[in-house]
Amino acid sequence: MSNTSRAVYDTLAGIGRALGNGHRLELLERLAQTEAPVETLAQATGLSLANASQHLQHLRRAGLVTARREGRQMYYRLTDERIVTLMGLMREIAESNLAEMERLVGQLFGGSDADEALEPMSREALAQALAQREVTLLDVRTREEYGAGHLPGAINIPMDQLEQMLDRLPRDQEIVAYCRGPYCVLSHEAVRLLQRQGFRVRRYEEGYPEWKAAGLPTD
Amino acid sequence: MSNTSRAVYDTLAGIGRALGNGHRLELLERLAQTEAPVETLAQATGLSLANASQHLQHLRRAGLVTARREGRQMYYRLTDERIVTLMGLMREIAESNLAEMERLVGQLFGGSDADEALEPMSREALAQALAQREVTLLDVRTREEYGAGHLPGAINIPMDQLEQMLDRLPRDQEIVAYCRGPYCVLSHEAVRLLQRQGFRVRRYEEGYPEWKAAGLPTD
DNA sequence: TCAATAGTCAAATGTTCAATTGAGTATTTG
DNA sequence: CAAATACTCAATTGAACATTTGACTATTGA
Repeated sequence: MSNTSRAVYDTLAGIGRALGNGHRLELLERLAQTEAPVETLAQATGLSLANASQHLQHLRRAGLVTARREGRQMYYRLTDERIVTLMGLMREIAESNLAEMERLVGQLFGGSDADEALEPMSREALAQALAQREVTLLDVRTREEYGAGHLPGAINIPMDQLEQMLDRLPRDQEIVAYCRGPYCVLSHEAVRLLQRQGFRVRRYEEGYPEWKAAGLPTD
Repeated sequence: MSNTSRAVYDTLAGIGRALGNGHRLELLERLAQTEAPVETLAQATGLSLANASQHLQHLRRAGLVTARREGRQMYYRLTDERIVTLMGLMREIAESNLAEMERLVGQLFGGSDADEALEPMSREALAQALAQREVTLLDVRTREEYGAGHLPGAINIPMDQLEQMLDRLPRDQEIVAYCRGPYCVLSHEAVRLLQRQGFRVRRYEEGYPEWKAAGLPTD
């Protein structure tokens, strides 16, 4: 092994280290929705401001995010769409090879009843159903996240308002709910709520960032 | 953020940490060629036996490799083909976003002269050229690596014997050389040597593990 | 059964990392 | 220009990592 190739692996390992912390993964997932200033990110992840700032700079040194000043705020954003794909692959590998992961995901989503009965929808199936206008898409993220980009034609009803706005949803067509990504629980909650109310509803198994990273159209 | 979802991110981060060390990345790359016992891996990477063993166990805890005893040797192997894809993605992201990476890769391969003149061949282009029998494939890895799997129809001439065995290569067809992966220098050296000798020769830009991980046929 | 081989484990060392605290900086607003 | 906002930076503390060394364990072969 030459000295240079050692240096190549070390540089590459820098990316690994950046991905080697749960808080940083959360920050990346949040950034996959849309760029955001430090304070917003700190709140979203429950980190102190200084700590969030330092994690973000760690990510910046690894080349995964960039920062841009706007007034007195620093907006951070992912440098590369492929980072979403990268995290998705890590997830797939973890889910198929770590028993621990299976247990946790079960615990996160298993919560209750029949919502397992209906298979979640894959990206491909959803793309096809959308093309044929067979389903109504429901985005249960916040208004801001929706505003920054969403699947084509999706209706936005943030999860905490869903119960009050059931009249905006069709009863004669299947509804597909989605949120931030595979570990976001909002769409699970939405499905449970809507099923109780008698709607025909399923989940899209990923989320907005994965859809976008796959190169599919967004609004 | 729920407690469980925090635990999910931490578990995922375990994979990141495992990828967060240059020596471990080297071990993974070596394992992408074929399974191997600890001592072989230690030699290939220049690590002490104990140190290699500990890195391997780190990888095992992260679910990236598994071990199997055979006599007095422990054979380690990748648990999942997708790990090759994961490392490939890290590489792509690093190359497009880190100036440092560009510099190092240039230094690793730029070495000399005209070998840049000919574009390396992409996986797709190579697959097509093979299907049409337009090229002769040359595998310059060791006999063992070749024996554990290689691209369909490839001739094996380890790099250190290439100069003595030029008569086994055709002068009337383009040759495509490949080795262990994108950072392996053997195929670069092969191309340089063969070009000096008047052969028509190019590189396949990745290597055996990437070809295999992409689901393409191997021998 | 004894020696040799191939690896793992435990302890010890120096290094890097994560989080907190408090001070410092850039930008806007009154 | 002064105060407020939104960060960033430096210093500190305890935890986790990487490496070496030497002891320990499992398997084989004489």
